[in-house]
Amino acid sequence: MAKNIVARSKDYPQWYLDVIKAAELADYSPVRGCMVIRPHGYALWEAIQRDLDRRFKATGHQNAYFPLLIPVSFLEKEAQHVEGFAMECAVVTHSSLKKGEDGHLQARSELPEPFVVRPTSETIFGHMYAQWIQSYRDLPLLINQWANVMRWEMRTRLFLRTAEFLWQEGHTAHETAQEAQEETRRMLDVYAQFAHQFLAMPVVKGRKTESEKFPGAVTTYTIEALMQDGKALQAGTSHFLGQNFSKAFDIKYLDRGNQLQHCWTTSWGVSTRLIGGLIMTHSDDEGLILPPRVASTLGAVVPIYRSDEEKEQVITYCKRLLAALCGEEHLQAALERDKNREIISVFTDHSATQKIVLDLREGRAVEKHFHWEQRGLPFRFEVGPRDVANEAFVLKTRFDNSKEFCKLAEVDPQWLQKKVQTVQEAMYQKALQFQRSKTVEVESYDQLKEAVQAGGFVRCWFHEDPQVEAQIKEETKATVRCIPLEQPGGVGKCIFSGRETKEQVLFALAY
RNA sequence: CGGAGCGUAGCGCAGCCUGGAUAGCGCACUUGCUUUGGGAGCAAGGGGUCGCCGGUUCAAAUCCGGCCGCUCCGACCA
Repeated sequence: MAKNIVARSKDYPQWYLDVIKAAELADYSPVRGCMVIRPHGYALWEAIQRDLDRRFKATGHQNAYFPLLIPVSFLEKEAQHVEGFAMECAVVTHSSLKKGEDGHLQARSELPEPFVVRPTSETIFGHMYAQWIQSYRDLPLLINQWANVMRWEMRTRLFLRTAEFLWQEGHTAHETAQEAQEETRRMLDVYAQFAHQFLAMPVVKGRKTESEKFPGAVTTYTIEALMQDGKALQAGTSHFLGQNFSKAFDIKYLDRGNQLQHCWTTSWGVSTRLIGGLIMTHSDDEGLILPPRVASTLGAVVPIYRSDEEKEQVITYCKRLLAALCGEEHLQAALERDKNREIISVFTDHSATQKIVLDLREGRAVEKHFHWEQRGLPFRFEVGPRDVANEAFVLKTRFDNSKEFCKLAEVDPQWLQKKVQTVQEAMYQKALQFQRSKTVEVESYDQLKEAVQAGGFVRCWFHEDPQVEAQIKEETKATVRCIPLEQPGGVGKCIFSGRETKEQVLFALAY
């Protein structure tokens, strides 16, 4: 049992915070609601960026960067949008500082028009798109930006809800509604595949109800994940914005028939919240567990020895193991670069995205085991005198705590990649099985109430109605997470109104 | 913003009610020795304007007033 991490069964929210702290992913900052993402946590974001960015490029998007500050007047232009975000905007009203009579610095000159710190960038993208788009030849315009945004939340939780967070936001403009809708669905698929293949996180693709959709959107699609405590997490959204923003910002083009038309636009995003989802999907009472594709540090080699003589033999052997895993070239580069360090980082590839560390710190091997375990490294290579004698080592796999006795002779980079692939897939299957086991179907409101309290996704026939949703939320705290894209077909009776409906929805308690 | 609680070393806490000596304990950290295949032991050491401002008093971590901050529960939310 980890002594610095409370058990999930005892206090799940505290467990979540303990895992983050033990793994050194993030820390509270002196600024209300804002976190510091520490190197080991930021490495997760970098990995997410790397993989997603590749997928965005592969689907024809380009990156750009827009300003952090947005004129307040921009927000006013789309009625629903301003209503949705007004309460959580941070506002910049002054420039420059002066020393006040009390000796403290204070704001000096008031701005002619205040700015908001972007809560999202539809408005400023809209403003620029109106200038860039003249003709159907300029379409589609497919731009993404990696940025920070700020939403002045009442209550915050590390990664899941912070006042400032990192995300990407794609903003696209199209000739036709159909093209824009296809784009919206395409990016939803990109997110779902990314969650599956990279984060090993199963998600349900679906559409948001009217009351849950993005302010200003015609349709909002979502990927919903299920956390170990049975609560749902919205892990990514993709919005079909119709012509709402193109009309608000005058994004017009001349079509092929020389007629002036408003564009059809989309936006889509995922945030550092994914890291929270990653933690709550895979980790256990011993701490963080990372899927191998996400882990910047794939594994740690921990030498075990008693005497100085053993130490020298074991460490020499560890280096042979590292050469086999990562290649002699990478080992030599690491030994040279880190020669004055206690931890040697050997990259497994030329782009230096993943590494295996050799832990040469003084101290007991068992403490090193816990150290790397809590940080979620997928693999640990234990090498002691017995292993040196046998030309072998012990491979510990983090996610299932399995122990395998391996021979040095069988190890090469392909062997490692195969381990990565196997574990990655096994972690997805485990999470998928969990999600399925926690998804139930109910046929009455009473059953819904009971099922929702037990945790998990609750599937049922439902006739969409904002008032009913509000009442159910009031009575059960559960919300419609989504109307899944996969439907059984046919019709059923709404569990609340008894009306005939074609749609099933997923209810759940949510983060 | 409503309800509750808490601010004492990096973290977790005791001390406060009933004012008084050098402010204490555990973890963590530093050094040395012994240990080392699942959270070791001994020894020495470093680290505090007791959240801030004011008041009462010979004397305040302790009593009184005000302010600030944080956490939890609600409303809001990627």
